[in-house]
Amino acid sequence: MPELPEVETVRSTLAPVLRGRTLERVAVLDGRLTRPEAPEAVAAELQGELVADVRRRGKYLIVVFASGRHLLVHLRMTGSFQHPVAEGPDPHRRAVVTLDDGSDVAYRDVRRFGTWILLEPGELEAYLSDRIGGEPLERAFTTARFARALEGRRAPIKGALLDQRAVAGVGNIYADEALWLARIHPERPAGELDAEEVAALRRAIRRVLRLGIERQGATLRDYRDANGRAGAMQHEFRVYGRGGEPCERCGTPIAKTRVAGRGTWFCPACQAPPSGRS
DNA sequence: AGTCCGACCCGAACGC
DNA sequence: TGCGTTCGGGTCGGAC
Repeated sequence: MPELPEVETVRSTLAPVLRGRTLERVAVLDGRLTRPEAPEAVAAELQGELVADVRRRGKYLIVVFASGRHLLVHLRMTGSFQHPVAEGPDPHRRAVVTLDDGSDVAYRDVRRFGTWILLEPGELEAYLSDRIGGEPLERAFTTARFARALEGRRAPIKGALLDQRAVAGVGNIYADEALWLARIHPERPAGELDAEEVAALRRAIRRVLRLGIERQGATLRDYRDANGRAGAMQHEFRVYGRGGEPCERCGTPIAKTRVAGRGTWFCPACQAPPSGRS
């Protein structure tokens, strides 16, 4: 499931392929990808664009064109890029881009949740700031800023992490890992964390995301970088998917529950539950 | 305004 | 073996 480290790994493998190249031909094979825009219309607009850079904000990939336009790609659950393109038919191929060096880049997405949105010059900042909060690995993501984003919120801290407003790029897996590292129970009301806990959570988020990037992301099933390589972060999970196994800190079996509608793993001993509850 | 929940998809895992 | 059912995951939009 691409979260920040996976998207960053895709970015770092896709950027050298695209940077400085012109999109000679674009075929969008799935109408859902560009909804509500017509796939042929977006494909036609992309043709001829020169790629200046490939960036990332939260879980969004941003193809920056020299024209000032941006192609915003969200991989959602199963989106991926492929370069070089695998031989043979692929029922999950949703778009193919031919570059001016003659090579093709394919976009595939089994579950078809992913989206491509073409933004005109000047539209990017507003689009992103309406949807996502601070970039957790940047200096500007301070404890004070994080605390302000959580202030007054009664939703469980895990839910606050999953909605991208407080901090961008954390999904189900890294949320569980960060909360375990910070010793915070996933159901604690977000606004009730004290300053020390917010600081610990910020550090934990940054630590698990950095490790995820170092390991080139986590491959549970589908995830691959743009060159087709799997990540290794799945070997570093302390709680995610490990129900019943002993906690590495205290030996208590890892518990599984459901928080904010998502499967949630935590240590019931070293992540203390909200006060007044058992 | 904040929070919750269903919709969007489809392959895998499971139950019978 | 084969069928049907359930699950999961990020984000959006509508309901509360």
